[in-house]
This record gives sequence, structure tokens and C-alpha cells, in this order.
Amino acid sequence: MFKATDKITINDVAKASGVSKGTVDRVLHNRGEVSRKTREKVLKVVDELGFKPNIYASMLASQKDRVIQCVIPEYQGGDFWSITAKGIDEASEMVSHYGIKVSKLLYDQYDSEAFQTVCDGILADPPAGVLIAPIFRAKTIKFVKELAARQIPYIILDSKLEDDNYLAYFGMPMYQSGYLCADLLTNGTVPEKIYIVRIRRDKKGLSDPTVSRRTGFLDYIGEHCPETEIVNLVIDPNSTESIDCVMDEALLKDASCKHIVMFNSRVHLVADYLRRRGLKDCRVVGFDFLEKNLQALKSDHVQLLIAQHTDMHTVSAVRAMSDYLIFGKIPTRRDNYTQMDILNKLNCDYYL
Amino acid sequence: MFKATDKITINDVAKASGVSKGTVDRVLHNRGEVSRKTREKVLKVVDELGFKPNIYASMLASQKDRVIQCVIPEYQGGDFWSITAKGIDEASEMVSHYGIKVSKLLYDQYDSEAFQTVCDGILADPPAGVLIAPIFRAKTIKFVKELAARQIPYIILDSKLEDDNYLAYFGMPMYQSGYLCADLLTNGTVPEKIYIVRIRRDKKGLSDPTVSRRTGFLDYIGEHCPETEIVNLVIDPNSTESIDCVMDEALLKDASCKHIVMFNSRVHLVADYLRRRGLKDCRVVGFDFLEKNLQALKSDHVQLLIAQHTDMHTVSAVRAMSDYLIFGKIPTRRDNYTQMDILNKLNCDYYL
DNA sequence: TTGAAAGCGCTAACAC
DNA sequence: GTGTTAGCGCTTTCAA
Repeated sequence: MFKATDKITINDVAKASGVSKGTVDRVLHNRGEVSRKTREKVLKVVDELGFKPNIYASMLASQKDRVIQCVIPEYQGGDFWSITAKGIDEASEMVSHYGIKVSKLLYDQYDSEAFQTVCDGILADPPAGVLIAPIFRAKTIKFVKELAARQIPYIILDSKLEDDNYLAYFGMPMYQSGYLCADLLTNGTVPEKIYIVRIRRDKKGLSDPTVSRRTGFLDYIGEHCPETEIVNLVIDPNSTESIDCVMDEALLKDASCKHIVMFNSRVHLVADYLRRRGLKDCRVVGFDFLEKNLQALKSDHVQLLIAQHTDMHTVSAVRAMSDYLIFGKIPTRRDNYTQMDILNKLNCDYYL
Repeated sequence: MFKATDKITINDVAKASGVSKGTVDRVLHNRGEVSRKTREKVLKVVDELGFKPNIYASMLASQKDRVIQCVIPEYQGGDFWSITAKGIDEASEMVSHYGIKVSKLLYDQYDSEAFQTVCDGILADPPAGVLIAPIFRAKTIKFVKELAARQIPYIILDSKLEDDNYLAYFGMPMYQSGYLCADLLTNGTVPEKIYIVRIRRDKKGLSDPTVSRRTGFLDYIGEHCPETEIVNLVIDPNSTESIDCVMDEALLKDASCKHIVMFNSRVHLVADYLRRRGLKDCRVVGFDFLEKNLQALKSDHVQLLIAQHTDMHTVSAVRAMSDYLIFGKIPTRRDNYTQMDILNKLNCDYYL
């Protein structure tokens, strides 16, 4: 950047194009009145000389504060969104060195008004960039349209939107993770039954974030083991008794190797049940690298976990925004899907 | 960093401690003659005010060029070291924005003199930092000692060294990857035989980089399938005839499901053989995400691949050095092991 | 041992 | 529309 060889400064450009550096700066940032002619000339010279702005000088001179607002659901220790939050915090630490602030704005994912309030707050005091996880799709679309209108770049997290102005998208290939999950659960065999454990959802009308994972799973089964019977077990995560009751009912009379799967991150609930009942001889596959799931993996109550490094992926998302704000760097990839990591007892310790 | 709230500049520190900013700078960088008394006073004020240098101003003013030299073996399209090289290039692009240059110095990994020459060259024109992959251990240890003496930070790649001054280490858990590999290959069964395909090494005395992987593998087998017979097949990678000959001899008379493993990154050689012979019904596990191996995975000639994202890990290594040079940031973790990724046909496309 | 001052390359306010 | 200029916060001579 400032090696003798490529030390082309804005001054060089100014001289070579016969204007002042103020003007060069104007065309560089599309800021204000420049005649077409000078504009073109400057651009040409910039190109010829291969001028690259010195970000240090630039950042030093423009005393802006650049803040990235991250809008995600509220979370509690260990749950899915807390992992995203962790990624945000990590990235925040990194980019703080570059004078970029990152802050989280949390909303109750069961309360669309709360979400709206957060969005309004952002528009009232516009940040340099926004990261947003759209639980409420319609409201989110409206919100990002507003951001786009104000030239505020935004990155979509988690689930994609019907919108085309996003700077980047970071999320998971949900369908494929379900498909993969089925492959791992069956492991080349054709089970008689497969138990799908699901969480009872209190509020109606909330979209289940794992539907397409479920679809991927069922498609695989349909293609490879059409004979296999699918048994859905609906449990209430907050009541051990209900879990025991539902699971006992289904599993205790089944003497074969039981294939069990759960599509959200709470497979540890199944593991806990199996532990309580002293049941072995099951093949259990679940999702996400939560501490509790890890324990279940180690204690052999869960055989495989499909994990997706949500935290690192989130770090990438924040970095992408940061790089955009600092360098104007357009993300290398616009749609970024997490890789699907297969974890078992032996490799999980190296999954950091 | 330069928000109104924490806008403590070197000037503030200078005033508060009753000296000039030149002096403050001197104590900040342990540069030159400052009396004990002023030194202590300045340090105290720095602490009290919570002064954090503005890296943009700092980088702008100090017109140094900072180059990171990466010393790795020569490589050719698609091989293991080319992946590391790719990671270096990617990171190079990233950190170039921060005025950091990264350059690669390649050596013939079969020629210790060549390696020595490269090291001498580095000492003749010392860079800001070094990344090095130690094939020649003794020479490397001597070299890094010299670096340490000159206060040049260095990061060790790939295999660890008996040395304690390294800034960080980035490599793979080789033993564990072998152990995991055995688990995946056997997949809960006890095979009658396992074929280990090995590459004939021309030069003697070269340490095999996969020995400990092999050890991990054999340990697992010893623990879980002591009955299994291990058959070593040594092939010459450059002669298809020799491969066919060796493999035919061993495999054609074996009618069962053949379990085959290779500990280096060249399992595609096995896949090619199987393709030539039209052999199915084998369980083949290998290492590394090479394009050719990927093809083999997709064509079902290889069932699983253990991959380790060498490229990304290398990016992290370069970034770690870069962050150290720019901010003085000590790496969060000193010893960094890659995670072990299990790839099959279904998740390999998401492994970017 | 210290202070003063001239930049580093860019931005932005102001003047013309 | 465009040029001029005063910084941004730090580093690094050069004098004292």
C-alpha cells in the first residue's frame, strides 16, 4: 500500500489530471458537484495510475463513527441465538481495532411490536450498517426497503428474504441439512421406524424455523426408505413428565434399535430421556453444537450431531460488513451458506 | 476508538503528564532515552486516562513497510501445499488493505540446502514477521532461534517444533485424525482385513508427515478390532501399471467388502484404480479436500473424506501475524489445531 | 533527555 | 464547479 513502488497518492492523481485534490476527493466519493469532463478525466487517471486510497489516511481524516447494528432475537444461555450473539461479540472485539462499533439490538421473537420498535429506533438514529435476522418477514422487508432507500447497507442472517438489495446473506442450507441428517441416521440401513421428536409450539402462526430441514429429511426417506414408518412425537420441553410420558408410550414397546431424530437444537432433551430410562441401543442424530448436546454425544446418548459453526459464520458476516464500511469491499460471495459439520465423539473436541 | 467518549489522544496524555507528545511517543515505544521519572509518570497517565493509540494515525505516520514472509515447500496444482499457498494468497489480499505485504518463499522439500538458502536470505533482509513450515526440523530450530534473537515474531505451520518462542502454532491433530479415520472406516463393524495404501518414498531419511496419523489409526484398530488383519500396499504414484499390479494382487482375490484407507491426500489414486477395475462394494476413507478426491467422493469410489480446511486455517495464521504486527495483538490461542471435518457425498458441496 | 515542528494521505469546510 | 487549507493523531527528525 505505501511501498515506494505503488505510492500513488491523491496528490499524484490531482497533478496528473490537472485538478486539485479536493476535486479528486469529490469524484472518488461521488460527493458533490463535479463537471462530467473533469470527473471522467480524474477517473481515467485513477485507473491509469492504479491509485488505491490509503485507508489509514482516510479513516484518520474522516472522523466518523461507524456503528453496525445487529438485530437478532433475545436469547438465553446456550440457545441458538446466543451462539449468534457470541459470534457478534467476537467480531465486535476484532473490528473495534478499526474504529468500528458493533451493537446488538434484541427483540422478543414472539412479539412483532417489539421488533417494530427496534426497527423504528434504528431508523431514528441511522447506523453505518445493519445485520438483521428476519423472524417477522413482512415487517423486515418493509424495514430493509427503508434502509435501502437511505443507502444503509444491510446483511441478512439466518433465513433469506424476498428482497434484492441486501449486501450479503449468511445462513444455513436447511433443506440439505435435513437430507444429510436422514443419510446419517439411516447409515445405509432401512429402519423399520423413525421417531421424529418435535417441540409443541404454544403460539400459533409462528413459522417453524426447521420446516425445510424436515422436508429435506422426509424427501431422503421417501427416496431411500419408502417403507420406513415415520412416527412423530410431540413433547413439551418444559415438562419432564410429559416427555417421559410421550416417549415411554412410543419407545418402550419397541424392542428394535430405535432411530430418533430432532430437527431443532434440543436433541439433548432426548438424550436426557434416554439417560433417565437407561436406554441404549438407539441411533440418535441431532443438530447444533450446544454444550448440552456435546455432553450427550460424549455419553453415547447421541451418535451424531450436525453442526454449522453459527458463531464463526456470524463473525464472517460482521467482518463482511466491516470490510464494506472500511474499504467499500463488496463481499466475495453474496449468498453464504454454512458448511454442515458432522460431529461424533471423536472429532467433537476439535470443533472450536 | 475515536468516539467522543474515548477520544484520549497522545496530546491529552502529553499535557496531563507535563511533557511533549514526542516524549510520550518515546515511552510508548520504548524508544530511546527517557528518564525513569518521566517514563513512569507518562505510563501512569496513560493508564489513568485509558489512552489507546489510534492505529490509523499510527500507521499513517510510520511509513514502514511491513512484510510477512511465508516459508513453505514448493507445490504443484492441487497438492497439499498448494492449499496452504492458496490460504496465504487469500489472506494476503485481505491484509494488503492494511498495508501489510505477504510473500511466499518456496523451498524444495527434498533439498535441505535449498531450505537453508531461503532462511539465510530472510535473515539478510529481515521482514516484520515469518510464517514457516518446518520440514527440516533441526535447521528450522536454528533459524527460529535466530529470528527470536532479532525479535522477529514467527508462526509455525503444520508440525510442531521443540521450540518455545513461537508466536503461535497452526496445524492439525494428526494422531486424532487417524483415530477418527479408523472409526469411520470400520463404522461399527469388525472388518476381516484393512488395506492401507502407502506411497513409496524415493529418498530415504525423509520423515513421513503422516506417521502419527497412521499410529492413531492403528491404535484404534488395536483397541476395537484386534482381530483385523492390516495389509500394507506400497504403490508408486507415478506409475499406473505399478498401482494396478500391486492392487490387483491384493484385492482381486478378496471377495468381501474391501476396506481401504490412505493417510496422505492421494486417495484419488485408489479411486482411479477402482474406477479402472469397475470395483464397487468397497469402503474407502481418505484425507483432504482436493478436487480429485472430491470427484472420487461424488462418484462413490470414496465414501468419506476427513478434511481440515487447511486454507482457512492458513488464513487465520496470516491474520494472527498481521494483527500482531498492527495492534500488537497476542493471538487468542497459541496452539491452534484444525477441526476435523467429515465429508460425504451430501455435505461436501457446502464445504467451501 | 526533551521539545518543537514537519509531515504521513486524506477529508471537509469554506471561499471564490 | 473548483481550489485552498486546516486539521485527523501519530512518528520522527532536528535542535536545544
